[in-house]
Amino acid sequence: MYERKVIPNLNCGLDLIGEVLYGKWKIRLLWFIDQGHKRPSELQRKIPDASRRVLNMQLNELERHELVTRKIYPVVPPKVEYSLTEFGKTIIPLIAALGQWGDEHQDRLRDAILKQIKTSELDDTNQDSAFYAVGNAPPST
Amino acid sequence: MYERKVIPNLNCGLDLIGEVLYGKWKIRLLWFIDQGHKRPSELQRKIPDASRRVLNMQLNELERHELVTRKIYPVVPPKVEYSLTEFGKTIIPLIAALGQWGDEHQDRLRDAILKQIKTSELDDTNQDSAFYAVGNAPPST
DNA sequence: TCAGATAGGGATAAGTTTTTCCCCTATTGC
DNA sequence: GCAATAGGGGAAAAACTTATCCCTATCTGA
Repeated sequence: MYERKVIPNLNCGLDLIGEVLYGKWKIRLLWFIDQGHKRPSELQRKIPDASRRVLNMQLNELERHELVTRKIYPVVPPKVEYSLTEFGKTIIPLIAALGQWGDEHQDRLRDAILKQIKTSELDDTNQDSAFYAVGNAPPST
Repeated sequence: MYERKVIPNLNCGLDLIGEVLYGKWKIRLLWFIDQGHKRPSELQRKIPDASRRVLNMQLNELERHELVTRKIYPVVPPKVEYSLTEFGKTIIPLIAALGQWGDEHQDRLRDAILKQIKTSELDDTNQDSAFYAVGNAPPST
């Protein structure tokens, strides 16, 4: 397994929530589990762009962070169900709010994101580098 | 500059907000800019763990995503000020809510995160792998 | 007998982000 | 002439995340 070489800061609330939500698919996992899609195979069908492997890894992390629990049924073929913990449930309204903000501004966001992806430094028409071109008032340091 | 090889999904609001907030320091940048720390050097002092380079890169992205604007004063030494756009301001309440959630649960979160970092598979006392050990009831597929 | 469903992990490769180091601008002060 | 200041970017390395491939195991159904 990969071992971190840089220990994260855990000073403020933003650091902390950043740690537990960081990961390409975690928010979606929480969301779908909350919607009642509990079994790993269901989640994998819901999030087909993610590899099976990574979903497992991120589910493990969510479990270690106590946002979800994993229940193993001793049957065969195996059956496993994830559920949100009470703690995990408290984060759902935040995710909902994020999703809603994104939905409300989706046209604008999509535009800006696509524009940014495409024009990764193709254009030269802006003269950012005219710092010293005009005046010479002292900076208000 | 690095060029993406995998184009991101932009289907739902969560995808979109994920794109614009993804980046180790972006949320903090937005937060501090909102608090009135506008100049790059101020921001760098506020976020000493980030390299200067990365803050610039992420500020650029925030600008391209229209969450902040950059005002250049043609003086010397250079003076630059970032401000939130009206659009950028609408995301602040969300960030505040995230930070608050993190603060409210900080002890629990810190515990869980540190535990997870330290016990990256050191312990062998759990028997996860007893899938087929017990019964044989059919799975409720 | 062999594919498929179910759940998961190890090893390695590929992709992406962040850090580090060094360079540039132009002026002021020593 | 040299350092400090303020803002910024290129190149390469390091750190980190995600994808790919292949393996475990048992039972069902074709």
